[in-house]
Amino acid sequence: MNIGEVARRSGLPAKTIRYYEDIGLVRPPRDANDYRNFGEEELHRLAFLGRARALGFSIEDCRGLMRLYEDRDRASSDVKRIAGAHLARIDKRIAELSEMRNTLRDLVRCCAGDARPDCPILADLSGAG
Amino acid sequence: MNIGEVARRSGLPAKTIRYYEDIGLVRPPRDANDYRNFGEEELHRLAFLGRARALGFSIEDCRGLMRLYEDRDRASSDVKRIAGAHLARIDKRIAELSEMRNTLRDLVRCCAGDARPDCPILADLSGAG
DNA sequence: GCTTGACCTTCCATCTACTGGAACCCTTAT
DNA sequence: ATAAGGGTTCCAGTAGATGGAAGGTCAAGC
Repeated sequence: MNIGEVARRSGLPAKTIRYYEDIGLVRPPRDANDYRNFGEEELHRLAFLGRARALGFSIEDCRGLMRLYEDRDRASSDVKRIAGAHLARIDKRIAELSEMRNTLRDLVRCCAGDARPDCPILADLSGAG
Repeated sequence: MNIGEVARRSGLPAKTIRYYEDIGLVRPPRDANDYRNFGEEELHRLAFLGRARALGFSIEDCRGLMRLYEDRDRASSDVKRIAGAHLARIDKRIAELSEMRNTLRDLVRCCAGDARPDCPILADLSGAG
């Protein structure tokens, strides 16, 4: 299977697949013409990576998850630890963004948005209050 | 005022202040010894930038907001447009993260987290279901 | 006058996770 | 023969800093 077909079937751009090979997440063999030749197993790994990335896992997390996935002697606690830490980071990030949103929403709501220069948004940023 | 004091008073790391000068957000004059010499106005600009960044505005947004801040003939609609677009991006990002969180939370909740290899998190990532 | 330590300077590398593009090779159809 | 549509490598760039090396400056203390 050439990279184009793998890209179609995995949903990942060919560029990204090459990048994943570059950083050692997949190791497709090569044909005589230097083309990458993916099997079903590599395709499956890439799909796994795509889903993990879609859940926001970092590349290093993905590497760890993949290693665990392929380790028949894994402990589910190791998987859960990675996912739990990621969940905590997401919660933290959502909290940060929510606070930004609340502040911003109030400021935007108070701004007349007309041709006059007076603006509570700029007033807030300039340190008033 | 040297960069150290400005860093303390603005809350921004000296490195960041140098970076902001590098990309043209501030232009402190120099003393004979090449040290940056910040006045109250530069300090104020940096504090403005710090608050805008804390609200998640991009550097380019900050540049625009700063320009508007210093333009006495600005229209508040221009400010509101930048802030509104940013607010929409934040809302979108929160929605994305919330969806990740919901999925992850369910998966983590279902994972035994013990010494056994069976794991719904890996099962999901591998495409089961 | 000399050293010590806390400043300051520039410049280069690194981080995340790709993405774009140039220059070039391979295959197949016409 | 050539053109289209694959594939290849390699280099640069994105955002927003941050770390560190190598070296200049300044004030205090001996």
